[in-house]
Amino acid sequence: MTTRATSLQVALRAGVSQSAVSRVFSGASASPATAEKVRKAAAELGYRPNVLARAMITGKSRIIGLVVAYLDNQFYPEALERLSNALQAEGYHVLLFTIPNSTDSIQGVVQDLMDYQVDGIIAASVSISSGLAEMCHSAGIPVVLFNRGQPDSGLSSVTSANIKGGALATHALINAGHTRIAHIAGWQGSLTGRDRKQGFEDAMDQAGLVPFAIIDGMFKRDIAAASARQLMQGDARPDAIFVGNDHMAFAVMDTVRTMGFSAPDELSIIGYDDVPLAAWAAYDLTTVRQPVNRMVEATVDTMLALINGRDTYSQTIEIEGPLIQRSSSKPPKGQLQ
Amino acid sequence: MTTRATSLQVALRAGVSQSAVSRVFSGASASPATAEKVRKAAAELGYRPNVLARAMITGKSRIIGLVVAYLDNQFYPEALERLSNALQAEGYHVLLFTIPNSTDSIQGVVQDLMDYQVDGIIAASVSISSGLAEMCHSAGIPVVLFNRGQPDSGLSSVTSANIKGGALATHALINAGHTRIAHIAGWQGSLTGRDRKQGFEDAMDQAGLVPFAIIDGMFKRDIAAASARQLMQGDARPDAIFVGNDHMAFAVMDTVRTMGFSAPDELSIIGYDDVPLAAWAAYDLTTVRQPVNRMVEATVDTMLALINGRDTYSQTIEIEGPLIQRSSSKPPKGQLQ
DNA sequence: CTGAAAGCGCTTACAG
DNA sequence: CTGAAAGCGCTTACAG
Repeated sequence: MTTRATSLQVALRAGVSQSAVSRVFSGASASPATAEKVRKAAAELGYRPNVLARAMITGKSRIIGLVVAYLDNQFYPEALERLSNALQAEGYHVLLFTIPNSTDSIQGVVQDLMDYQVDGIIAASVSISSGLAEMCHSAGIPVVLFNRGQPDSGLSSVTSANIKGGALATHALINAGHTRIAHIAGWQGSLTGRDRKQGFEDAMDQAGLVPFAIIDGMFKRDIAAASARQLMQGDARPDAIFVGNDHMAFAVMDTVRTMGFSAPDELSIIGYDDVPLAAWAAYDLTTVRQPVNRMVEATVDTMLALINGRDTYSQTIEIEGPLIQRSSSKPPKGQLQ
Repeated sequence: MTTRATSLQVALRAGVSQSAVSRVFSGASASPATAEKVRKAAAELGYRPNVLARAMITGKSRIIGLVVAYLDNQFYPEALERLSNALQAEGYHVLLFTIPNSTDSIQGVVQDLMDYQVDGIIAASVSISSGLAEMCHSAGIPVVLFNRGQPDSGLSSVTSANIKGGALATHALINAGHTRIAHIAGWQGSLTGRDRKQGFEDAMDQAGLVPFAIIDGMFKRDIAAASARQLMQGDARPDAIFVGNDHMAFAVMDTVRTMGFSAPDELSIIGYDDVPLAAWAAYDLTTVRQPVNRMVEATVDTMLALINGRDTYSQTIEIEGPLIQRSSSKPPKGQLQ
């Protein structure tokens, strides 16, 4: 077990000062001749700067804390992968924290993150208490919320245009001729869940329709399944359900099929997210696309701007996505299928 | 933006030396009186030790590098979440690296990891070249391979008992009365893929059967789908397919259903992994379970033993999992369904 | 451009 | 048990 070479060893071998070695590796000015000698010696010794030492001095760890819940929802692994790749491309690294799909426990996580001197925190579908937000703010650690806004928190956020998206899905159902439309909503404790429901209600209102039912599905499979069962078991049934995200919509489809109903003949179903699974033949789910790549880009851009002090105020970015019409819901009337 | 308090500031306020503060927070001996004064001052100042500074001195960053590919395969998000939780519970943190689903590029990742002085590396289904393995070894950084063995690499690994598992699936197909059994294999460049195929061949052999066909599905959806299409389009068709993992099996089911075949009547399908999706009604896939929780436990245990110098030699751990009989394949003959 | 020196925030022998 | 001091591996003014 050989121990890592240090800048001093490189300096000795290159016949220059330790400062010179540091300058070459930190991108400061150095003459071509010095740089050459240093690089040669470094290569021979397999030298690489100790990132931790550098971080301690500069105060920049180049680590971004990524807090994520809901990893069983296919939307997040994809987002995580893209976020991680985008950050790596910018020379940042990701310290990952997974938290039980709940609301608390984020407190300790943020403490840990701060202990590691992270340059920023990205929280995916996780709420930050105002106390924590204040803590991060006063510590100068920028926070960007991904896929979950928090009004009045002073935190930047990147989401899809959830109200519009909810309306988009609902209009599609209305245009297909449905009138008894139910909504199994996303968790009403989250703005994302509330906004999509808002879009649903607006669209129904505008069409002069009354919601068949609105149930909080909590973004959970089992609750969504139970809700679907409840909706479909009586005599008075909805003829369409807009579900707050794809993850729950799959559970709804599984449930109603098991009950003997077929989509879209007896029931149209529309989800939200357009995760890869939505396109698979087993579901072929009509859904509102969340443009993950653009959301990730916006998140990383916002984070970098915050870190580099280009933006000082918080940004609330909403990105629109299209409805993807598939076979789980009837197509708009008058349109050939 | 207030700057973090340092141990010196705490010392001043507590009326003790900076060393005393350090001792209290690093768990070294200190008198109750001193400890009390220090804790009080620290609390007032919101002091927390700078982990980076500590890491630099102790040489222990308490960071584990986690390298992962294939995040679109539902097995990995789940493993990632459990791994991350288990490591967090042990006081370690996870630096995440996602790599394009390929074989190279891992080189640079390991370099980055070493720059951050990680205490260990867990690589999930990623191959480490012998050169890299040597590098990690000589740097004293333990490596544990998750869900992918590498014979003769000197690296520890935790996998399921893939040969047995492959045989288990194949026996189930044979016992159900199938004779024209094909195998869409996992990537033959990986030991996991080869072992499962080995189990398939052994079981066929033992039953005096000849494989209908063996195709390398590369662990990829599109290749698995194309393979299934090819297998099913002629007149001579298999009556059962053992697929190298669930992720590919879903693609196979989607494909054959789209072609008009129904499982298990016209074709039995068995996968490998038992990801959550396998239990969903849309697939209800018979599969060999990989006990993720036990694999994660073994991985973390192995890693900790390596870090703490308890184990010096590499371990190759294989964990057996049961066959989970569902409706995508016919049940064993003579057994009531 | 370059070297000597101070210092980042800690841990850890070393004396007392 | 406790303080003064050295040192971890770097970066960064400061002179030259």
